Amino acid sequence: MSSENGQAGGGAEGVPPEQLALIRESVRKAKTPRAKPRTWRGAALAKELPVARVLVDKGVLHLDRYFDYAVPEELDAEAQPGVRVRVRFGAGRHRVREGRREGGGLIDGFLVERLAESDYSGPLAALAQVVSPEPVLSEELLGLARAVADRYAGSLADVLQLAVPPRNARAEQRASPEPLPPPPAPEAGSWQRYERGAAFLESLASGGAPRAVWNALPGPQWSEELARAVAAALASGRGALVVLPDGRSVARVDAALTSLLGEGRHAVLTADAGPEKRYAQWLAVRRGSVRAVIGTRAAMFAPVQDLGLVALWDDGDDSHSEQHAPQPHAREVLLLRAAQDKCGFLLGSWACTVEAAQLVESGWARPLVAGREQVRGAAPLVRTVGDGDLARDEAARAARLPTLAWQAVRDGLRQGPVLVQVPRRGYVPRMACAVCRAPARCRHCSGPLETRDGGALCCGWCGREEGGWHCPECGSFRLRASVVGARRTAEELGRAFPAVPVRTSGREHVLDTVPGAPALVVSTPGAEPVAEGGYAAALLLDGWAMLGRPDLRAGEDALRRWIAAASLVRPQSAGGTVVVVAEPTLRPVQALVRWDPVGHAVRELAERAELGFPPVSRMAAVSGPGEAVADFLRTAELPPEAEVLGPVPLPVAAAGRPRRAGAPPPGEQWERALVRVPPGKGAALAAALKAAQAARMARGSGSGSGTGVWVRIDPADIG
DNA sequence: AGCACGCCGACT
DNA sequence: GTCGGCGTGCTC
Repeated sequence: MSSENGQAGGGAEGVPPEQLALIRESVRKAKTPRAKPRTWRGAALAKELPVARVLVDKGVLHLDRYFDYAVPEELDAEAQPGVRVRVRFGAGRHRVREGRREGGGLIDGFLVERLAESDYSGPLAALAQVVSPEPVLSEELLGLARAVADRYAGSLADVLQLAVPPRNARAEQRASPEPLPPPPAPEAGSWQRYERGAAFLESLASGGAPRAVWNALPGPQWSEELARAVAAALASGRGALVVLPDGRSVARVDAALTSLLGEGRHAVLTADAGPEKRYAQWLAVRRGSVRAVIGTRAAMFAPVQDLGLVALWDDGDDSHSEQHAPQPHAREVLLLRAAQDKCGFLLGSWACTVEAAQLVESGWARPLVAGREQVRGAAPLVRTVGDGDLARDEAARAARLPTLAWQAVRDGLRQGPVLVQVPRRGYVPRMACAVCRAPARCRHCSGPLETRDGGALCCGWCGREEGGWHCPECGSFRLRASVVGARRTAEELGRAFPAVPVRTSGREHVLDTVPGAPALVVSTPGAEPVAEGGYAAALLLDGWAMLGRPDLRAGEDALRRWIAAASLVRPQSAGGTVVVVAEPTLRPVQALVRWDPVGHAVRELAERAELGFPPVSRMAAVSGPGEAVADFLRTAELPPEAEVLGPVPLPVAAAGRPRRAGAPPPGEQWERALVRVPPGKGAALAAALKAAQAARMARGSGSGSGTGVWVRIDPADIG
């Protein structure tokens, strides 16, 4: 053993190891600028780079930094950057047993870097174990995770939990297949329908990094178009990654890729494969055996080597929001990836989010759109029935459905399947006066009134039951809930066309496809089956419910769901007709009629900019017990531009309902403040919130102790 | 979160 | 003198 590596280093010759801890204070005072790696007696250290910088795998914010450990000689070869390690961690008793210092428990971590010296002046503990020599955490993945953690005021360890799947020894032992040579560049195919479609593919195929927001034409070609974009990136010798909102869309792109490139060129990363298979797939990607990845949101971190393209389909779908801390959105993660890896970026949807419009407006991405004549050729005819029409239409009131809608369904059923889009079950709309449409509110707390399963009218905030409601505006005693009406309407439609089969698709039972024969297909938004040859008609019944939501995204969301359903309908030239039951003067309804989701998003963006709403400004939500929120806001050193809105009381959750992350426990009164910063100050806001949170945690106001707060960047359902 | 260190009052 | 209270701060 060399004295340099032994406990005798640093001028503490002859001091028994137990006493080193005692003199640590004086060592620190002496401010040894760069301590030689010292460890406790006995351990011979690696000759080269004897220090391992380790990220300790604890999602706690105040531990969100690296810790240095000594590398014992026997672990030297395996202790490479990126491997999983186990280390002793914690301010436990510094017992010395069998010549080794022990303290705290063994916890997992990642080896981030090997160094010649540590800048930590205390004695280093040794790595306890290298879990496996597989370098799972590449520099790129670490950089991405760091960027995501910073963006979302979260800890690196939390993000890595999302990015690196749990180890499976059997999968690790299996050899991954040999990589295939790049395929030839694909034909442009239906990309030719877009003004810059072919150019986009050519740029990818020749090694470029084009960035586009793609407004997809209605119809089924989108999955093949995505496959061609992947093929183009592969043709350049680089990799590609596509993130999709659900298993059905993954299956479609999977099929498109297989038919375009054959088997073996792409991996499918979804949650439903078992842990061993999933990890094996992930390893094959990391090892470079497979260069293209498709999958749902967990795939956004897939360790594709030498990325040429990241693509996302339908970013407005809320399943792109990760449910686990710090709840990153796939679009934002892929944006960070594209910036970091300098690769191509493709954000595609039939609809258009405000965020997508912003990417174009800022000049970061270019629009990839079809000309108006292409849109007219691909979209169905859209007609509206508003409340006014409904009131004037005597027959409609009796039949509970406007004449126009009946006609569309009847005519459609002569040509093929007809889609009826109804609101999700369990989705509770706001109740309103049936006469004057004034929202029905709780007389105690002004919360929204809802009907429970039993049919009783209750307040959604305070839970009080409302026995004798009458409208404070017009005195009417009649309430309206269009959701109930829509379901009943769908049932009545079925009875009205007894010769036609009725098929339903919803949360519990999602149909993938339906045949091209006449049928009524009743579906909730997002569960619409694809009809062979397209639907002859669609009836969109939940407009009132969707637009009535008190959410910033209500309009955008309603339009997106309508567009998604209407995109499954045949073009107008083939007789495709869509009837939407919603007020025709409303902006999203007009955008649907004109088939102009991009225009809608651009107008929304302008409005958000004017009002200081996200995504133009960045927002964060701070929620928790009122005292904790107030204390957090008092102590946080927010950037000077930050504006604090609230705090306001959050609705009290009724018992028995599933509790979302960041929501108060049932019966507890929480408050929520929103913090807003102007464009460009998002990073500063996140950093300030993270620092404040870390300081509070270190002081013992952890989330478990009841005084903790939840911090969420880009909160959903605001205002 | 744990857990040791440290600086104050009652004890053999 | 010294045992032990919990308030503070660290974990390589």
